[in-house]
Amino acid sequence: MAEELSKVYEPKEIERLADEIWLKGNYFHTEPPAKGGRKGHPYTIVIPPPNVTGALHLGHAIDNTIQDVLVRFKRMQGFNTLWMPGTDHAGIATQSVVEKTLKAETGKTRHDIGREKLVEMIWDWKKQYGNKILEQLKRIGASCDWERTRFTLDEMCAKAVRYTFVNLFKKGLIYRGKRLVNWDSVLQTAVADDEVVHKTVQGNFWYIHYPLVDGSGNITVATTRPETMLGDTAVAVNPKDKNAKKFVGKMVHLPLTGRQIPIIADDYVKLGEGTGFLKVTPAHDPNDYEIGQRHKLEMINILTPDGKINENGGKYAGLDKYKARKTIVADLESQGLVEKVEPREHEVGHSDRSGDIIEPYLSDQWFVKVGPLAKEAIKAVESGKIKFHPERFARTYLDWLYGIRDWCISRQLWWGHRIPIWYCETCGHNNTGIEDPTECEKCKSKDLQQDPDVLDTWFSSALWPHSTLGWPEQTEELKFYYPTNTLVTARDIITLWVSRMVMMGLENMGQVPFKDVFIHPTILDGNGERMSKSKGNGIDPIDIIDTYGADAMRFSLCQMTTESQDLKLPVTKDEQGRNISEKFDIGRNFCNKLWNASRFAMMNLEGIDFDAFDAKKMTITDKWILSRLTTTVREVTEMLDNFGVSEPLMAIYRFFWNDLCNWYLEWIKPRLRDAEQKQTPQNVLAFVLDCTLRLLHPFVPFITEGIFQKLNEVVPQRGLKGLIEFGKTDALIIAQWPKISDKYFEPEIEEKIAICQEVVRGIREIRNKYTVVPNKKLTASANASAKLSKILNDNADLICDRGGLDKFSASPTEEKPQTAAAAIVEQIQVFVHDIIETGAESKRLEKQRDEILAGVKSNQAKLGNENFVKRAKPEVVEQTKLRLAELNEQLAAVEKNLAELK
RNA sequence: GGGCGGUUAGCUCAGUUGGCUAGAGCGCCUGCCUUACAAGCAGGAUGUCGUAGGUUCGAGUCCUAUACUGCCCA
Repeated sequence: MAEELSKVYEPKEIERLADEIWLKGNYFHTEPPAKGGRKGHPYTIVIPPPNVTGALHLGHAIDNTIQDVLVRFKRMQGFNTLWMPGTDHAGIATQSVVEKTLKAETGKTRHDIGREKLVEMIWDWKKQYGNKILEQLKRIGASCDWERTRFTLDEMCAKAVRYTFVNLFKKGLIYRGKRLVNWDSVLQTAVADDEVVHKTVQGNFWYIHYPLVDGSGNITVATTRPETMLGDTAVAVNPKDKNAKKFVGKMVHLPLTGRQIPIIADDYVKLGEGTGFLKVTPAHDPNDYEIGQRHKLEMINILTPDGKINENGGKYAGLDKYKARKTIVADLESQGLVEKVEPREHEVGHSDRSGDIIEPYLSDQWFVKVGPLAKEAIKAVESGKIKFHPERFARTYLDWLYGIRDWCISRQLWWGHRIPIWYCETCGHNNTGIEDPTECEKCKSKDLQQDPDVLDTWFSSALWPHSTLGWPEQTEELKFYYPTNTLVTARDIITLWVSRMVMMGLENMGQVPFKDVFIHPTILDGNGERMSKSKGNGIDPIDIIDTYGADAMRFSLCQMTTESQDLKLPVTKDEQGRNISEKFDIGRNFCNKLWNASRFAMMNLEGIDFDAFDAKKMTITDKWILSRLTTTVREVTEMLDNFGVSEPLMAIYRFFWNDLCNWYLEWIKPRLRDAEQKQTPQNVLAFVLDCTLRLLHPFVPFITEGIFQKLNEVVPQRGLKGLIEFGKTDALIIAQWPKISDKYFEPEIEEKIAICQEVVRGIREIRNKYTVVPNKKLTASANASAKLSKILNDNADLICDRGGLDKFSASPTEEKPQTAAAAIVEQIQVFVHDIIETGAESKRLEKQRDEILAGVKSNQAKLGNENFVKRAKPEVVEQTKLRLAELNEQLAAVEKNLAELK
């Protein structure tokens, strides 16, 4: 059996084996009880659908690893667990990828080939590349129910979108209006506020004279966008501005246009900024738009959809906006109307998609009136129906919803859910319906024209938690798995997606879409910058998996997932020039250790007999490891229930590495070699390893499944007969989550072992200081109280074993032999015989004396402070006194030993 | 401009309601290829807890200000 396990952990082979077992058992798939699925409570997670065009990066890796940890944990706990996978059609992103390819390959634009052809091309593209990301998810071990994989544009989701639109429209919550939108003139579509990134750019501030109509002179406006003057319909001043307010009511000539516009008073103009005169262009600036609304100003649109000056720009018509700026400034200068030009940094909105400057643009768009929806969504979080973890992110969510504006949902794209509105060419009525209308519901005309636009992608992803389960049909899945339990995502998605899912879930289902929102850290590179393709600092998780193994990657990511911090991963290049990071060493090292500990176990479990186990034969070390395991199981379960990721993993790490490998495995080695004794440690070892694998499985599923399978071959029945049994299971993925009664937690045994370990550490320190070769046996003795001496003598074999001793004994009257080195460990003096070297020994002891002295002084200072004794909690004062007494005792021991050296 | 974070060992991070000499992993130093594991074992060194005030018997932890840094929103 043992030789089947290789000496070094080889992830590739184990990953293949585990995959095969999971696939064969179809363990990721689940059905609601009404369709024959497992009874019990549901546990549901819907995947944040990755963009079909995107490549998986470490951000996905951490997001999905955390989801998989939760899903596997709950599955083992016996929940009917569904993890719903899928992808998002990502309107603009996908369409622009295909458009770019089209342009590069044929030089054609979408308008050259037409709507139908383009959409067909995008579907082909999606079929070819859209599954790539799902394949990548499988490699990191995501235990999604792949049979249910959804796509935001598939039939099921489309139906949900249609129902939602029609319902909202009939309720009056969807309307069409002429509004300023963020216009991307490259992609020629409106984009949502959150698709606009603000960047600080270096520009100019032009001071331009507008001559007063009455001939009394000029006023001066300052602007970063001089070309927009063509659309000015007023100049505003602050009503409190002493110098400027006298101009209110006068008219000015708008240069280059021949138009005259009024000077008006509005609070929006800030006092003491610029010239005090603000040019107002309602059709091209959001603030000016507001002013225009207040003063009922004319709105003059001066741009074409592709970013050129339109017919309202007179002789400038046809120039693109950059060319227009140059020409206009030149013309103004030639008329002597430019006072000065100052360089100025200012914020400019750029399209997240095309990178082009966003133009505020007046156009017909569809909006969702979000007020009523937002109100419910706010209530859901404020009432505690939905909880954020960490809690502070609830504020991000609430602040955004409190300040929410109507949501522009139309996009001038061809890839997406087409807006289900048909305009009647005869009477102008807007028709909609679940079925495509064939005639106008008002005038019965058959001359209908569907709106060419599509819906914002977020409109369909907002429905994701219920649309994927079949809504609006009342499917068994919807009834059982909705509301889902946990949503796992990064904090930049809170406003974009989380808030919208809550609004739509409440609207369509009357219930929140999920109960807990888990916000995880964002992965940054070593310089604290976000990873991105364009910066070239991104790490492909597949490269990490190839280098370290999937489990190692998962372990490392989980280990780093703490509450407060983003993850900084210093990036290095491997020989092949790929981006990797040595931060994954910890995971690889851990997997290797787990592998070898298991290998050791298998090599020593020969002849194990479940029925031969006799609880009465358990030694102190058996009981100790069981006690430590009990605590670990309890802690890990609690921490996972409270959305801890790093904490539970590190708790297992410490148990496994420090307790099990460093101490227990070493202590049982002699017993395993003894046929008389071996059954007890064999059964305990097999059981503890089994439990450790169970605890680790959510984090490192492949390697634990692989080892579990071997263990099933070597030791089909594991457990402590008559005490604890979990029954036999074919696969770890569906094995029962361990549960151990608190009666196996034995603090007094843990205390005894801790004392022995301290003594061993003291001995080892001396061995190291005197560079005693490892295999040389020494003799040691100890002076300790009667109570401590008993503990030490009872466990002398354990101390000898780990301390490399042939003999050890303790008593209250033990004297230090002349030739012994002394270690003062708590209230125990340990004497290691026959290795003394006076000089080194004095140095050692003096150093320890200084350390103890520092402690004595600090505690004395506290107790010397009257206020401390008077005001601190009594138990704290008591503790301090106790500590001081202990330290004084240690000090005396050290000094005694020092004195004897002289 | 508003909001939310971060600043603790060379690096990446923990540090519960204020209370033993502030911890972990990696890296570093010393000694070991000891029949599970050198991706390992045993031991060791390393901190003005960003800065300045304040509250308190006591502050990495609470309050105020400030610097630097990241993100979100306008």
